[in-house]
Amino acid sequence: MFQKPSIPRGTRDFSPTEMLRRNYIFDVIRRNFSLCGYLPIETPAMENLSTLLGKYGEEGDRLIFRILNSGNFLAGVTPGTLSAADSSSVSQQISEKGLRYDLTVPFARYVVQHRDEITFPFRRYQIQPVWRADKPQKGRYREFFQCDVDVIGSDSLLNEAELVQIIDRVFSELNIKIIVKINNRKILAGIAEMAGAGEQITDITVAIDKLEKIGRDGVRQELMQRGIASEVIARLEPVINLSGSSEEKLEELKRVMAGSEAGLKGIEEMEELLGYLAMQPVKPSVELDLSLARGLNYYTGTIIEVKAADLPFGSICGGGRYDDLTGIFGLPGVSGVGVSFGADRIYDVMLRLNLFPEQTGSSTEALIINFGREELPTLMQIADTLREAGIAVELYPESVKLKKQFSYADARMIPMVVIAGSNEIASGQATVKNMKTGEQTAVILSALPSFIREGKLS
RNA sequence: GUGGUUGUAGCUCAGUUGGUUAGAGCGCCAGAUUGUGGAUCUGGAGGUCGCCGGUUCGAACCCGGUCUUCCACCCCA
Repeated sequence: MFQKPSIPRGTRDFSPTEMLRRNYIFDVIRRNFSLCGYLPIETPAMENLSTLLGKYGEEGDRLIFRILNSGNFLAGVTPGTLSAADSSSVSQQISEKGLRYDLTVPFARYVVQHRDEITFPFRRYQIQPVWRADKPQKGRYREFFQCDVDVIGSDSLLNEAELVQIIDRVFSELNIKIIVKINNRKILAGIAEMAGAGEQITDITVAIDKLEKIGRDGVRQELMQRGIASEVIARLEPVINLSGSSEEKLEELKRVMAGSEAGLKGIEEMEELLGYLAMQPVKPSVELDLSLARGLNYYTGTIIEVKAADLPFGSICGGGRYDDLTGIFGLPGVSGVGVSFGADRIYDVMLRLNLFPEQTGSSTEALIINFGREELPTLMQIADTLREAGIAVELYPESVKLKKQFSYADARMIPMVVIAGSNEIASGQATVKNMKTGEQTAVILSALPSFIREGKLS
């Protein structure tokens, strides 16, 4: 007896139907990326821990999968730490590699390492899996794909505007209604500064990021728990709770933040970005949301988050500007901005909303019935001709009874069946059956490719 | 990482206070129909009751552990 095989928690197999649908998502995303001139790269699944650690905050470090050193990984462990059961020191000594946690940090590493080959501003996209040792839930996996687009080496806010445009195009092509929220870390810094707690910006942003989820009172409690003085909270609240259009919020903010250099800079950037967005022929609707903070602590300017309008599902796309991510790897002064599409969540949203086009269920366009040895040369000839014409066909591999071959076509959702037995072959024809309508037509062999192609369209 | 939750046929789920051979629907296979799928009818196959251990004369059912699912916190795509 074998034990039933299984896969690690939070990982998944993708079967053909799922893959065809996933590829449909990837194709839309990839096409829109390259439409704006972004170039593809890939980086290794594993990175040195020195590259990964310290970039995502304390929580992020905990969620990085670590890879045990090869060979006798205990050889270098000092006996003291082992007997003290000090897991953090031991792990430093037995593991020096980890699975990548996102695509942005490996990209920054890549840019630094390849700076000689790169022409700036560098626009790249990257579609690869990432791994997080999180506890899985619905829409939250331990292995999932991110689709990143970034521009590095350009301060222009035109890049932000273009990314919003890409977001808009991708999701409208996928038929997902979205809410795009933007904010700016400099504005958040300004708010913290004006409230008299510039040092505690991280605690403040993490707390106000939860506004939508836990409400005003919840945020107040969260701030107190994080040790923010009550007079600071009192000054924060009116700002966080600003309402009205993005423009109105910005006007109000200007007044409040007259004394904060960072804050004013943030407002200026936001106004510039909104101005660019208004210039776009197709105007994406974005909303300035002062409660949007985002956890990753390398963001320094614009931050963007996208949610599905029809489903509460967490964010399906997010990103922002990072002014000095490459600085950590020894290349300071290079600013970048990018967003990441969460393919797996997009898939889940589309599945729930029933948004996948029907044809993503199958890829074969025609099945050729196998009649046996006599007819085989002709059937193989037909298959070859159709494939030359760019039509995806299968020749059933065994000459079993027709019922079985037709059921196969039915189960596989193959739209056309080519029937060429001795009768048809004798007259230089084949019978083509449309599986949807049940209609059968006799077609001269030479006309077969065009007939099937037309049938595909109808 | 903390707390909770779920697990019975390929799928969706029944399963009485622990009591003999664990059921249904759908799907699958075969036949009715030896050149025709989706409808109908007939028959059939398919289950270590997630896994390991314990309690018991006896466990799908009770207890412990473990894995998995989902939920909340945390965080995030």
